[in-house]
Order: sequence, then C-alpha cells, then structure tokens
Amino acid sequence: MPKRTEPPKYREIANALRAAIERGEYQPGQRIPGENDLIRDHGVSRNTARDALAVLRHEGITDTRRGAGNFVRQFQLIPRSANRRLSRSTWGEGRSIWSADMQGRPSAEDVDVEEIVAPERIAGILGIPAGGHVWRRSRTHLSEGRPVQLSTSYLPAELVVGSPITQPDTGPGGVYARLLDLGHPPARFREEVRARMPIGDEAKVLKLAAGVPVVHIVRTAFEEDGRPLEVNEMVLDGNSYLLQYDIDA
Amino acid sequence: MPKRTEPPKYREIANALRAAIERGEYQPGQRIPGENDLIRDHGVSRNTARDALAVLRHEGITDTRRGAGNFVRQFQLIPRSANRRLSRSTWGEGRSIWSADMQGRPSAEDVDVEEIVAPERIAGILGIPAGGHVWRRSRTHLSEGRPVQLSTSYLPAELVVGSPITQPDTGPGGVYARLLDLGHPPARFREEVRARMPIGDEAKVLKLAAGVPVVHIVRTAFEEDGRPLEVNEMVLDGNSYLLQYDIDA
DNA sequence: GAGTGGTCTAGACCACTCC
DNA sequence: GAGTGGTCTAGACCACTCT
Repeated sequence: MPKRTEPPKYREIANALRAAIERGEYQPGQRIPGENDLIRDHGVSRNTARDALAVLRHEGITDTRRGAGNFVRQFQLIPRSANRRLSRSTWGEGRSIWSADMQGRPSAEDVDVEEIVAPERIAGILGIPAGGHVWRRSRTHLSEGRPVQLSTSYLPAELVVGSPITQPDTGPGGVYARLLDLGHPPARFREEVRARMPIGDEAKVLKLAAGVPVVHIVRTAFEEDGRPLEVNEMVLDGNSYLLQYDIDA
Repeated sequence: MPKRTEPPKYREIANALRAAIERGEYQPGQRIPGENDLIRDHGVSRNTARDALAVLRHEGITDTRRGAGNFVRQFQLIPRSANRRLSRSTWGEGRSIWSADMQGRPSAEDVDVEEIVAPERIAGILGIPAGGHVWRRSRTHLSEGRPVQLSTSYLPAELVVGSPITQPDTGPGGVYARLLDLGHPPARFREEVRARMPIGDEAKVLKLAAGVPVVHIVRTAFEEDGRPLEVNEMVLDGNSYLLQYDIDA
C-alpha cells in the first residue's frame, strides 16, 4: 500500500486538516473531523487517523477532549511589556509589576517565602559565596482564574533580612519598592529568554495542553553600581504571552 | 490488562527513562534503550514502547534517528543580545547585526529580495495604506552550517526605492546602516516575542527535531519621530537561542 | 545482513461526554 | 446508549544506519 515518494498518509491527512483550519473552514473552538470521520473519509486504520490528529495536537493547533472530539484551539494573548512593568514609575508608585500587565486584575496563589542556601546557579549570578543564604519567594500567578505563570525570586539574605521582603505580603509596589526603601533601588534589569517544552509537572501545574511550549525567563535586577540584587526565574505559558521589549539604538 | 489507577504503561516507561536520564545514567549524546529493549524488558507491545519513546521525543529530551536509536539530546545555546545587536555602534560601523551574535561567523542563505503589495498585517504596523508596496527581504541564517533562523524584513517601497536595500547585498552594516544613509536612522526598536510549536514546513526548514518549539519575533524599527521604518519577522530554533534584553528601570 | 525506527492494518477493552 | 478519544496487542512491510 505504501507509495513512499509522497508524505505518509497521516501527514497528508494532517496537512489537509491544517489547511482547512487556516482557510477558516473550522473556526476557533469548533470541532474538526474525529477519528471515525477520518477512517471513513480516507479509508485508513484507526491508528493512522489518530496519528494525523496527533500531529495537529502537537503543533498546538488543536485541543483534544476525550469523549468529545478535537477542537481548534483559541488564543488570547496577554501582552507583557518588560519596559513598562519594570520602569521605576510602575513599582515606585506602589503598583505591582504584575498589575502593569493585567490591567488591575492582579492575583497570586501559593505565595511561599523561605530562607534557603543559595542554589549554585543562583549564587553564581548574585555573586554570593557557596553556602550563602538567600530568600526565595515562589508564587503562581493567575489570569482569570487560570494559572499562567510560575515565578521564583531569589534575594541575598544579608540584603533583605528583617524587611517585608521576607514576608508573604511585601506591601505596595512589591519587592522592588522595598529594595528602594532599603536604599538599593534597582537601576537596570536583564531578562534572558528561552523557549522549551514543559518538563516534569509544569504542564500539569500550568494546565498546558499538549503542544504548548513554555517561555523560561531569568531576570536579574542590578543596582546602579552593577551589583546584582535579585534573580527571578519565571515559567510562562508560551501560548498565552506576548513579550514586548523596547530597545534604543 | 489495564489497571487504571496508575499512569498508563507507556507513561510509566517514559517516566522511568526520564528519571534515568536526569540521574545521569544516560549522558547527552548517548543512546537510550530502543523499542526492542522496552518490548523485552517491560513485556509490552511495540506500539506501547513507541508511545513511551514518543513522550520523551515530544518533551525535547531525546532525539530519534531512524536505524540508529533514541539519543539524549545535547544543547548549546546561542546568546542573542538584542541591545547589543541593535545598538547604533553595531550597525553604524559596518558590522551586520547578525555578526554581533555569531562572533564573526556571519552567513545567510537563500536571500530573496522582492517588491510586493504589503500584507495587511505589515501594512498596519508600517502605517501604509491598503495596496501600498513594500520591499520584502527573506533570508535563512546559518550557524555552523545549520539553519537556525528564518527572517523576513519589510520596508516601505517609497522609503527605500533605488537604494541598496532593494539589492540582495546591502553592503556593510546592513539595512539599518543604509537607512542611516537615506537620512532615516532607526532610533528605537520594539521586539514582540512569542513561543509556539513549528507549523507547516518550519520544522523541516529549520531541521527541528520533534518537541522543539520556535521563538517568533516581530521587530519594528522606529525613527526618532516614531515613524515605523521596518518590520522584521523572525522564526528561531527555540532550543538554540538565549534571548537577552537589557531594560532600564 | 542485522538491527533500528517509520508507517500501517485490524482488532480489543476502557473512560469519558453528550457532538 | 451511542459516540468519542485513550490505551494496548499482534501482526506486517519499508527505509535507514551500522548503535
């Protein structure tokens, strides 16, 4: 049966479905033909039909719901302007940098604050000797009740000891406003961005469908003199965020 | 045979393999047990063994080579500093912004330059009336012979007509240096970054293994007065790039 | 040539939703 | 209950690498 000059059957079926979706024949949220439809219409076995649908699922184009079918996925992007959220006028005035994105719908869950020995990677960035302590602040950010971001922030213990930064609620303006109170206002930030597939339980925690990558951001806050103040590791739902950066020539 | 309180067999096998890789039992580049090994060791059918290996492949943890086996993937990141590459001192001095990343190993392939009617999306960003013309410059960037980035740049036709920008070779410093020559030096850039799975032939063109997301960047160059000069759409191998952005508070 | 993964078929039972 | 996708088995032939 195979005629191996063309793409395999399951790819041809996937291509046809993808083209139909791109033509608008199936709108976001709508159901596309299921396994049984493909078996009948293309005369293939069930596994081949399943393979075709898996291609679209792994491309992040469709969502598969057991007992229901395969549906065209719908996106709504959350814009995230790094420059606006990190400008002093945002956190200096008592707004959280998170609220800068969410238009006043800030929400965090499972805030967890703890003093720990600095992980090697973090110690290296912060310039802390091996075995030095940091405060770790972990949180899950929600958008419309949905978890969309995991965030873990590390600050040198000797810098923040006794400050509200060691409490779950840091008060208006968040960590950066408190660093200002402590006489160490952040002057510059660096964000390092990677895309990868979710690992371990990230897909479950962020409720990511198959075929959705995550964006992994490591942000370092620097004082005017170049001293690193904070490292923040974030894992975002890669399909939900549009990261915006402004750069001067 | 199914005992559906635990994870399915293929997931348990995948979890065991992943754990072994994380423990270092299989080093990057090394081969992990193949289909026949899993069939024998776990007493499952071939499809189930394949399903297990597919999980790791789609997580981007392994690479599958036909006729050879499944291998732990190895990464080497290409740092890409947006601020450095876009600073006037880079392109103003005749270096390509691409070379800013590659430490003097610039290379592009399949440069394609053409005047076209502006796609609606591009016209909107550039502030061009419907039906207006742009020059489109498409290229494939290589790193060590491997394609790692697709780039398509759009410039208003009335701005660049007659300039080297309409030629495949723009000369030293590239498009931005030529815009400077034309009296329209870029003053600011905005990059919008998304992560997604490759679609259509992107995986094939970039030679991406399964489970590798792409980073999709839309960069707009603005003149001092805020006029948009250029839109550049880029698709990068998400596993190979580390995007770096510097932000002032 | 032996061994590997790629594609494909034809069946089975199960878990879930309600098209 | 009918229909959906999830898991699983047991075969087959093909394309590719050389583990």
